[in-house]
Amino acid sequence: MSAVKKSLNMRGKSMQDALLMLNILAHPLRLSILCTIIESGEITAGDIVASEPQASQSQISQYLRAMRESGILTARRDGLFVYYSLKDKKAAAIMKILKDLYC
Amino acid sequence: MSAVKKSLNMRGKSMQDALLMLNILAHPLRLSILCTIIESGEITAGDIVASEPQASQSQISQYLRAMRESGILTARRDGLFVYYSLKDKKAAAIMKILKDLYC
DNA sequence: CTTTTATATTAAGAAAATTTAATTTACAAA
DNA sequence: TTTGTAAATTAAATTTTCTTAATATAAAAG
Repeated sequence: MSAVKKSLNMRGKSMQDALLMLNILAHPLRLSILCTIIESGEITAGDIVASEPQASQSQISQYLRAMRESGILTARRDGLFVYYSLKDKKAAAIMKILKDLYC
Repeated sequence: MSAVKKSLNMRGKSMQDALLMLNILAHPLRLSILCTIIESGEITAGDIVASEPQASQSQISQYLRAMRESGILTARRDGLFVYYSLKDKKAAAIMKILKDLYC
């Protein structure tokens, strides 16, 4: 047994990782974009924009980048189009439990 | 079958409920307070303050109130002390999966 | 009634996130 | 090489959230 308490809590680096994820999910547009991507499997940026009539192309592009840079999404370009899909399985797991709890 | 598409997604009121929860969890102090309360079962406001050396009493009290008003926590007073505990089982379920995923 | 301890409230300033508008880059086709 | 479409970038304005400091309330004890 080490001198450091081995607790089952969320402090330290693991908490920071969880917070990063929570902060991304905790926004209506980002959460909705994630729903759309999960439902589609893979979808172009333009189709995401089309699915969010109230949001601007700029805002969506900014959030797609943020989610890509944080490792939640991946993107591949095919000609003019950029296809987004989910990369982080932890995001999928959290989205699933949110659906189970709230839907 | 109604004309409205019956989808398995997160839109509408259910999404708003989930967002309310996510917004509360998405802050290091609030998340840490919730961890402490879950670990303790029931704990006084003062002991929560003592467990957060970097946070002020005022800030903790404000967040306790916000979490109580949003239905996540309950509180009971016994003399000078106010005991907090978890009320919303959805919060517990989300905290559990966060621990499973990130710890 | 005064003091002490625990907790809550309020308001203002500081910091961070969100939103919007304008512009730019990337690629393909004519 | 110009044009059109898709997507990304930048910067400023706006809004929201967080933090701090000061004060107030609630309850018990002396």
